[in-house]
Amino acid sequence: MLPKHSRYHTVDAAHACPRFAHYIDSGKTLGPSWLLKGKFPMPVETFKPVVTRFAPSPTGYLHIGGARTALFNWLFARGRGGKFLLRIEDTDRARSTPEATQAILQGMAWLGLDHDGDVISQFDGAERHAAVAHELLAAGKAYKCYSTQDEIQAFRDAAKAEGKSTLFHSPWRDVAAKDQPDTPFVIRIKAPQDGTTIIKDEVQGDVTISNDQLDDMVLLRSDGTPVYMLAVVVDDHDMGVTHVIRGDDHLNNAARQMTIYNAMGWDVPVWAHIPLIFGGDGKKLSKRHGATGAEEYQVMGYPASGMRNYLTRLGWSHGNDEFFTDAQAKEWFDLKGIGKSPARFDFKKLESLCGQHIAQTDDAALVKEITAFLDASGQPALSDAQSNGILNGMYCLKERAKTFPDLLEKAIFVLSKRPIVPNEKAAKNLDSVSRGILSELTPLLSAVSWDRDSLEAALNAFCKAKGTKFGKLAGPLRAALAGRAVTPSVFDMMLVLEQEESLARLTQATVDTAATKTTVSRLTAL
RNA sequence: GGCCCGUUCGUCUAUCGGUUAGGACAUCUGGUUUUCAACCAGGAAAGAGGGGUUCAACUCCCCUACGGGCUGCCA
Repeated sequence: MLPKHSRYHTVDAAHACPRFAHYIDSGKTLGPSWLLKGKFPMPVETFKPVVTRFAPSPTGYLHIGGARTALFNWLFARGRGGKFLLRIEDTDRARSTPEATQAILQGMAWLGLDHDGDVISQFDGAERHAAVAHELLAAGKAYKCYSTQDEIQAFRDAAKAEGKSTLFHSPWRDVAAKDQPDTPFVIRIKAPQDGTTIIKDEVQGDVTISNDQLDDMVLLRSDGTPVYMLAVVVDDHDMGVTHVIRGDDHLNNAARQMTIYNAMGWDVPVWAHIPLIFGGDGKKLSKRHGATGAEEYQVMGYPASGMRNYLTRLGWSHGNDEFFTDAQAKEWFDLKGIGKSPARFDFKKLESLCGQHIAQTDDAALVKEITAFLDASGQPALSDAQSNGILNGMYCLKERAKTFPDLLEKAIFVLSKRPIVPNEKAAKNLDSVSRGILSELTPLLSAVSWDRDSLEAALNAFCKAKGTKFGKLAGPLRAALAGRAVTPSVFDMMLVLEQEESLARLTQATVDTAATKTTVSRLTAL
């Protein structure tokens, strides 16, 4: 039995448009790693590199669903030594904007989805697309249709009224050239009228469409411009795309597109139509579910690695593996593991995964990511001192944060300078009794050797002498050191802050009446 | 209307005819603890409904319900 990868068709340089020539690999053969290890007695030469693409239309930001589609294509290509191409489907001139293209590029850059070669503008290929339409026309596989849009609309209305199929059947399909009028026309393909078309889909299985469901779709508009359905096929072919991984809203379109592939005698790519992402209520993900744009997640401070992990796992599985690295994702990702039903977006799980990724990311890399996050979300940058401080304290910060804002909140103790102004909750821990206790503790700490064991010993001894539990002391210490009630461990804070700064903060908390005054006034106001 | 696709715990999913239907997130309980978190232990929680096929069905087939998609000179 042959592994199914043997179906990967070859990149035919002869058919390729010059504009994509640089994509064509010169006979270099690659295969999945398991294959190269000789698990199967197949000659490696029969395998050609995988080529995938992401083809968004630039009509808005990068939708999170689109980002996942891009991710799947990226993972599939990268895991197999293949290429991942990016093509902007901008044939709809009215709706396409350069800003949207920028937003898409930016989103992909954030997610780390690097593509091979230049960004292709589909519109730039209009001449080539039109040439294919005329080739089909010359070959008698397409025809000029002179029906006006009004006529077509009337046809559809009538069909609908009779409860019949609204598929338009042009009266011009078989009209001889001499009988054709001198009026505007579109070029339509001659779709097969009987039999069936089978879409061999790696996700959906074999989907059989009766050919009488296929209409003679328009290839070239009356103004001579190509239509999307033609442009995708020509571009995918010219770019040597071997695997088309896209949303399942295109599943039916695949049958239509196959008529073009067949008419041109081109190899049909491997199809993989993936289910769309839904919101928590099971409806199509939209604005009312919260963020739908990739960059919104960046601004909210989710790490890209966690985002990739979550999006990969959403609708795809590899046994019971939930948390994985990029390297593992590339190695494990396959089309067979993609589910057939739409998945709902779950922020809780996203956060959980992001927390795990933050925890296992290298400290210095995290500081870089945080810097980028601050920039992307329009917040002031970290000073050198802050950046160093956060790096020093990272070991006790990254274990407990799910997002960057979360981490930054926990890092307040190291980001702030004296005087430490406690927030409301922390202020409650700095009443006069607590300040009295702190003022007794501070001199003791100035004599202690500044390491974890000595600190723990000193504080425990102090509590014992005072007859209180450590818990009672922790609140005031947090308030004094960080001005917060929620912080990392007090020992970690003291170690990161070092002795001098720690003692200064404790001293300030015991003597600073300004802070106390605001506290008192707040409390009495309640 | 026609055609196509989907339906396992609240959510993401495992299962590829024989399992006490497993894991993760969330949730609940207990433990530990220095608050939150983290961590440990445990609990509750699922095959849309109905027919078949089979010794045996979550798994294969059909019907229904519900959800989604396509049906453009949009992509």
